[in-house]
Amino acid sequence: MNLFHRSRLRRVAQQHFGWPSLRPGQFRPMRAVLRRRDALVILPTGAGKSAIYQVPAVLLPGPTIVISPLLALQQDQIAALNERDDPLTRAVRVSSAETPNQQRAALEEIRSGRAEFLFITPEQLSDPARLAEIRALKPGLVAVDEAHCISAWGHDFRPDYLALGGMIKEMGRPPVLALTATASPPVREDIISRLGLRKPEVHVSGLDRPNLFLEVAHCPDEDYRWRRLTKLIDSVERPGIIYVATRRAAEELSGRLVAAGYNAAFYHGGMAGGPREQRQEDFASDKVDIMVATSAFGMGIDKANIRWVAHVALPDSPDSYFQEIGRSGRDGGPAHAMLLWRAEDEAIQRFFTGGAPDEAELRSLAAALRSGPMTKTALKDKTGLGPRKVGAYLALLEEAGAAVPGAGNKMTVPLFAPLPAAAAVAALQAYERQQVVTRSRTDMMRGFAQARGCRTQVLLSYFGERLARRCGHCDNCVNGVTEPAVSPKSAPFAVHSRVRHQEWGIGMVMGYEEDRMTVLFDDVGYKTLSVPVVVENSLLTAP
DNA sequence: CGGATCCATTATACAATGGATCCGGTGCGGTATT
Repeated sequence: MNLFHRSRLRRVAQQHFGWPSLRPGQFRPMRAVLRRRDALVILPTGAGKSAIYQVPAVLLPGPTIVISPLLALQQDQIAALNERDDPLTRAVRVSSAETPNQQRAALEEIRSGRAEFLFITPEQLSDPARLAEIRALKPGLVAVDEAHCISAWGHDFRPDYLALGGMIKEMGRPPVLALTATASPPVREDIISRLGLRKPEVHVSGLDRPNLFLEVAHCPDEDYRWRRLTKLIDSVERPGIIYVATRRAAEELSGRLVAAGYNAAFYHGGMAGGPREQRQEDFASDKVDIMVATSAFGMGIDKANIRWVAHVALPDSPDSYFQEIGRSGRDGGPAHAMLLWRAEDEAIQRFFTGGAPDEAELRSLAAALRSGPMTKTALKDKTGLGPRKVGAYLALLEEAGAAVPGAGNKMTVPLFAPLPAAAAVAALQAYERQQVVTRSRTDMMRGFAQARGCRTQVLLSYFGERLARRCGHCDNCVNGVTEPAVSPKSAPFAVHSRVRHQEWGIGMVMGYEEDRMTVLFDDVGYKTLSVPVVVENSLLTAP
């Protein structure tokens, strides 16, 4: 059976895509798709991730709906698919960039079998009429690309991401494949529960990137940071990316680099569409070899020869950090990830995690819901709240059991829901819980920066993966770290076992580095504990 | 939460200090205006 699937997949890869062979990490998730199982795939190298849905899609009946967050990214993927002029792999799109006529034509191509892939955003799907059109196409597969957006953006920035599960149900619930380059266990859980994946196969591969050298430098001041940065730039090949926290910092640093004679440019979300695309193109074609950017630069950068990624900032989480450094060395050649951080950098992350929601507004939204099923737009009009707030607040009320998505993309109040006042309080509590976990992820990022042991071990234990040996490709390994004080044998709890802490509740052991252990608690997020202290004081027990 | 910036203060004036204030990421889609 395995061989049968493998040879069919390989044949399609060759005949319809021109790929001579399958790459490591591709076959098993492809087989899951063929068997019509739900799956979550975490594959950091980017290269070949889209093949995982594209190849089996050719073999499955019905079109494939590809949910993808950025229009520019969709554009590139569609262009790549349509290069070969093959109706079995042809892709079309429905978005705000197409006229109504073009949108109708695209849907007609899918309906008549002249195209296989329909690219679309969650925002499009939030329109019930649009969703009904998609349902009528009888999709055979839904692929959710960059699935971490559900967790990273859904809760506030792009709330329609949170409703994807319900939308897929409305489409007739075909099998779902979620893809991303990085996701820690809480993010995985979020993706699975929000998409409503059913007994998904979870495939994680390639989290350890041996060709990526990890280095961290604590910088007491900006002068020192500048010196370390230029030293890095002068000692490694280009191109490279520098991540900063703010738009202003991107412009200033790129200006300073240009003044110092480097071929640098900046990129951020505040730029106008045209120049912004041009910048990305300049980088892709090696016209610019140092890009100073905010987090806007990244998804959709399909460039194999990036030799280094520097952070002149402290990322908000190891998830973001790993995603960003993972863009280097995709060609398998040596690459350098340099984190240049200051303690002060954490302030901006605390600001970004935002202020608490307004209790009175939550209450009025909960009350508005009680007058019958309503779309988000209707709720927005009724309460006078902005669309962003409505989305974020609804997610919290849902968490609090005071709202539930119903038919036709309308929100309703479940039976036995709390009254508005109680719902608002419960929603606030849900918000607090999320904040605690978010902050714990920033804590883990600082923990990574300050780690004295093998950095890959720290990163992998955050992701709940195990690396038995030291990695040998980080600064601490090269500078000779002390041998791990906790050998696998003397570890008090197995990795992935459940434990209980008197104050923090139930959690799961993620991993060990040196004499410390990382535990992910259900309620308070990540915590790092000293193993000797845990043992001595019996801080953790079996649940 | 911290930084950058502006303004007032001081009381020979200079240049330095301190307080107040504002600002800060990620993108879809649709609407209004050329």
